Amino acid sequence: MNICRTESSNCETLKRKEEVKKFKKKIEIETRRGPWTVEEDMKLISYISLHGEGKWNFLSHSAGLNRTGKSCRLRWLNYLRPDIRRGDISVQEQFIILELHSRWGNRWSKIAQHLPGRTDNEIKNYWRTRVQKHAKLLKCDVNSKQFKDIIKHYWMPRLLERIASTQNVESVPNQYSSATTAATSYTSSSSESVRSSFYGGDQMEYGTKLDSNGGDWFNDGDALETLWSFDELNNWLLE
DNA sequence: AACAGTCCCAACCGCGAATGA
DNA sequence: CTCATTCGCGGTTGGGACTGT
Repeated sequence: MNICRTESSNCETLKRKEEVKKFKKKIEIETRRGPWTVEEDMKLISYISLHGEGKWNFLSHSAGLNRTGKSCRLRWLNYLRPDIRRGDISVQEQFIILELHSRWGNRWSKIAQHLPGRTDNEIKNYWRTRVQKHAKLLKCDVNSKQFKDIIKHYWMPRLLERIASTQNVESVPNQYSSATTAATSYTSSSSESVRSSFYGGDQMEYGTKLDSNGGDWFNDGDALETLWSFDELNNWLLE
């Protein structure tokens, strides 16, 4: 008897959930989707500058935007926020992404927290378009041990060398200068010790080092494609 | 110039977690 | 404790930009 009652109650709940889902879908269909217009952007920016972020569904309605709260949040966080950094992912940023990804995997938002001005979406896109492309060219799985070894023992040292060679040490903020030292000795030392000297130890928060005052230091373009030739890398793999 | 293929990124989707009533 | 709502995350996709033929 009780079981019957419970079953029918569960059934009711499921039905209701389905109805709510359908209703939400209907609302979402009625709201605008696709690329944002300048007008919508302006509405969102001016509303947030007056009232702040959060309560996205309410915000969307109050700002007169016919969008889901979700869509507003995404647009703001990934595109309109004033502290967003634009342009290529720098060598330094590439290094950090590779390093942090090796630790945490696809925890994009966590990785993004250590790259000020970069969004999780941007980092995710970088990984999918650049890093996975390289894995594909090398005919190995991006999650395979082989590819992880390539990153750790080949790619990252190259990035550090690159950092050192393109760096005018005088122009580097003090807190970063250890990267240059690290780079010169990376190939002959363990990756762990290099990591320590680059970051100042495991406990160091990357964000504290990579503040927006880095200036041009970040903007030396996408060096990834020029780091190695695939013949070279294949030889290394065969060794 | 025209077309096809590829790259890249903004935006969407589904799901689980967090929060509030 | 339960349920509804909102938020945030990671995965995926559509389509414009770019490149090669």
